[in-house]
Amino acid sequence: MTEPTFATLVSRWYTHHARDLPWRHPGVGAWAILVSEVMLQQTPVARVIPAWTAWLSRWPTAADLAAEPPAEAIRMWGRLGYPRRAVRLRECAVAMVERHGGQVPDRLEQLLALPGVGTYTARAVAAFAYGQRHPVVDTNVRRVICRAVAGEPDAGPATRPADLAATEELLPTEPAAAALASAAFMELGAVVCTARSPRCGSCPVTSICAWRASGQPAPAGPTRRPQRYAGTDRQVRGLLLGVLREATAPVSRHRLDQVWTDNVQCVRALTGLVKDGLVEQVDETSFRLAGDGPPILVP
DNA sequence: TACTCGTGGTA
DNA sequence: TTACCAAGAGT
Repeated sequence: MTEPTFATLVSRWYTHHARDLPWRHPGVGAWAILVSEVMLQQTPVARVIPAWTAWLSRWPTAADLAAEPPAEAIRMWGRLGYPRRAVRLRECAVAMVERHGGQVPDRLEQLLALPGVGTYTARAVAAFAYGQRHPVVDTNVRRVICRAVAGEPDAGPATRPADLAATEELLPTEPAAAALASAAFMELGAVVCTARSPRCGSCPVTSICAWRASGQPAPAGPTRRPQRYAGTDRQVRGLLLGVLREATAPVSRHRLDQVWTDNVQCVRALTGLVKDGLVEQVDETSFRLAGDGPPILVP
């Protein structure tokens, strides 16, 4: 009889302590899981839950969303942040209709080819929606593995191939068990093995944690420089989009100029929104959310 | 590789 | 109050 493995301990903990999140309920389909994964990219769980519920109520299938213009997706996105994700999610739905009959593909290669689906999201969908055995590495998993297995404080940027390989070695052989373990690793990092104040007293692997054994060393050297927001193009884009989201008719350039005093920056932000497919120019002087009305006549 | 891309809760 | 930052992706 061998000692329980790392994955076994964390999985056992997960089955008793996992949060009751709606996308984890039995019978939730691949489309709903994909939507949750995209919304959860850099957005806290608490804010995603109501948005996810409303989104799927309006668009129960990918085909439902694919039939709508980007403007509707942008409005439904609300204030989750990074609204390009809404545009990409719709593009993703369109691609699934065109390539996969409106279904979410179950092959990693096909998932990765979809707009807005990267290394993490593709593996998360393959594992959580289809029960496949893939290492699913997000920032939480990287931190958990880094600490508990390597004994390191999780400093420095992610090295995807190495993180994937290190996590893969910990996964059970059985696909269903591996998918459960992946969810468990993520949950542990989100709830217990947190970045700032880890709750080691509630951790199922505290007795075999290399990081704890070595005195929980803090990250050495300068971490990534703090992200600022005030005064950036991102803030201006947010202000511009806020106006366009509320508008029921095209908005004049003059009115958009008023959201920011620096006109150069304002124009740059607006140009960026157009380039990203969030906004379109209706005529010489007015703008609207992409597809927010009748098609624009081109002379 | 390093940088951009929103938003709002928390310490 | 200011600073940090939360299930990444794309370039």
